[in-house]
Amino acid sequence: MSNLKLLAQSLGLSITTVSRALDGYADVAPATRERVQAAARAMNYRPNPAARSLRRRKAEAVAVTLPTEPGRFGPPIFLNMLAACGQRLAEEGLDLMLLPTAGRAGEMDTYRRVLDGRRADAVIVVRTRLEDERVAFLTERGIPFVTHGRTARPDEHAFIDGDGEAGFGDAARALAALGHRRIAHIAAPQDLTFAHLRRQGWLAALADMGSPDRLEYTAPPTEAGGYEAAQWLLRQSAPPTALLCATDSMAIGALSALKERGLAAGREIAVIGHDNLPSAAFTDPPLSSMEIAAPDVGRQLAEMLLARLGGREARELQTILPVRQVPRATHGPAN
Amino acid sequence: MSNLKLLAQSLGLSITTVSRALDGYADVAPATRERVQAAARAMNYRPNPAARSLRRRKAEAVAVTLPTEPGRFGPPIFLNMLAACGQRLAEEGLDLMLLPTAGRAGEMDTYRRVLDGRRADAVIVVRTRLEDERVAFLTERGIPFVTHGRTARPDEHAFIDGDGEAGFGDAARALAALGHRRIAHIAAPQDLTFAHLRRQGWLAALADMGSPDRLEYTAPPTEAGGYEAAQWLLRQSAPPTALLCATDSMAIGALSALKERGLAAGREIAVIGHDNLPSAAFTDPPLSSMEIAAPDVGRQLAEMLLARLGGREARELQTILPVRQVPRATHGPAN
DNA sequence: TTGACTTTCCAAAACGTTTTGGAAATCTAG
DNA sequence: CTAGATTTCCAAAACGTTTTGGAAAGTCAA
Repeated sequence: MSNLKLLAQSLGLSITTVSRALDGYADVAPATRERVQAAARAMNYRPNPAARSLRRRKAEAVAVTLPTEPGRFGPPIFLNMLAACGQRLAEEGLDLMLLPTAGRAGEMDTYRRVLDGRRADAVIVVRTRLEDERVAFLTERGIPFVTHGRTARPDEHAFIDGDGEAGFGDAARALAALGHRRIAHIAAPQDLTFAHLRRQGWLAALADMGSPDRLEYTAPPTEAGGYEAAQWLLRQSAPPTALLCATDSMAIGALSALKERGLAAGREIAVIGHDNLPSAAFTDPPLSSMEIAAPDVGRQLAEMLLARLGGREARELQTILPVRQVPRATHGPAN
Repeated sequence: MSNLKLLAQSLGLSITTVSRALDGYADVAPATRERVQAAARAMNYRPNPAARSLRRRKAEAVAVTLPTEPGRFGPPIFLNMLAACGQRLAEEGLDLMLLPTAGRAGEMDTYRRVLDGRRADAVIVVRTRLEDERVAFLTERGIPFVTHGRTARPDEHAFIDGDGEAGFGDAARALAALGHRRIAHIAAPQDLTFAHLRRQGWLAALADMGSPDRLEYTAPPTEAGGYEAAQWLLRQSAPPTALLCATDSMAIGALSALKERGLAAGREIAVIGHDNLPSAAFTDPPLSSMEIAAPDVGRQLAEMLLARLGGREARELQTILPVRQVPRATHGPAN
């Protein structure tokens, strides 16, 4: 509604001075500054973001693309994280742009469209893959970005991630300590970094215990995927006594398969997931899980992105958060 | 990178003509238009969105605020819907801005900030309440918007909604037909329109069957809420034989409470939810639910918003989608 | 052949900021 | 009292579009 010109006129000052007063430059007298600020408040002045970003050559926005696989999207946790992140960014006057894309090809198109058109100053990469062309693209262009999850060469970019490798190692060793010898892994597709690392943790623990059979099955990270995986594993000639699942969603599917076979999770076979979904506490029996031991991953992500925008080096911005076990009733001593 | 001036120079044309050629005006010769378009493609030209929206006095963006209640956010379905919506909007060159807010007060602040600053041309309102100050604010300002869910005065604005009232009426009557007489409702907070309507549907069915006791309990729309509600209902002197739950999340919590009491869902007590979450098919027993009988609510929402931006009247843009029952194993004949 | 239309193009003025490069006015030191 | 330094302000030039209000050339009818 009101702009700098109007404000300046009503104050008998130049546009320049009003602009600089509001931006807190030193070359405007304290008295004038206060006068200007009061007037701005009174007239409910807000700088026009289009004009500002045209002149400043900045979009004042951060983009995140959502690869929208038909039917299903990530855990509710995920939206939560974005919300926390966006809230912190808003405090700095940055908007969070959601860019849904259809499939991977569409995702790169969106990147080009958004970055060629300078619609965003920085990017958040989610569902990071081991070999991620998005990371390559952004690095090449020199656009500040932070990934949620690592890549195969994590030292080259800023990221925040949970230590899924340690988490799965701990869980597998805990199962071994309870007497389990046939600990199977229900894996998510291995191009996704989180899935790869969780499997690595499981493998490391198997190696520690003298590497018995490596029972595993890879499926989509959904309840249906977990169900299918559990069915397959239980059909084997020497079925596992424990199922270490890449995600809680998969674990929930696995529980359903166990029930169908008349196996009592917790007593006859162990199940452990990851994410500690709200519903994990309400499965039957309540699902043993693990989770990132930090309350505000989204906020930390925002903080890192801001640091990156402020010129901090990517190598200084690499956070691996510890994973904490959340034991419930789906695992116990082996029979 | 490249702008109109550069393009014009390389073509030996004026900026005006290039601009008009790209926008498809009639006053540029077909031959020139093609020449311009080819050059634009070759130079990978993209109009600077800041400059464009400064001049056009439009933001070319749609905002959606996410009231982020600590800890928990809506069902995964929700992100899916936003993704589908954003995808359609992107086809029209509109960005989808996610504005997370802390609590209701913060939400109105965000509205003012975004709309005073002309950061968005239109708004999507989610988690709509019966008396919704956001709707009042937007109406007063004359900003185009579509709500996801109705308000108490739905004829005054554009909305898209499922017919939860019919869905819950149908479900309750189906339960009655199976011999159930004590059909309880696990309600979500009644200021949320969807919760109110679902309860109304249940009430109407009760009235049809001669209105026996009205057993109900209101709780937050989470697993924990459903758990708490089921516990309370089962403690009553004449406990229900069926639980009609406002959401699947609540139903999952309720299932957990039943299990704890040794009640077999489906055989000894019926449970029905709403949303048909991916995990609903994998509870034990698989959860009877219902869902909106349309594949692409998000896309339809986008379409309505576009129509509204195109000048269509709000009263012509009011969609109520049918709700389809998804019977599974948590309900059956009353004993 | 001429006047009126059409077609095709363009110069210049916005849009609302930020920033550059001074210019007055005031102060300070000698 | 004066030269220089400091403080406080401002005019004007960007930023990259869109749009207005023609102008020049070409076409058509009489």
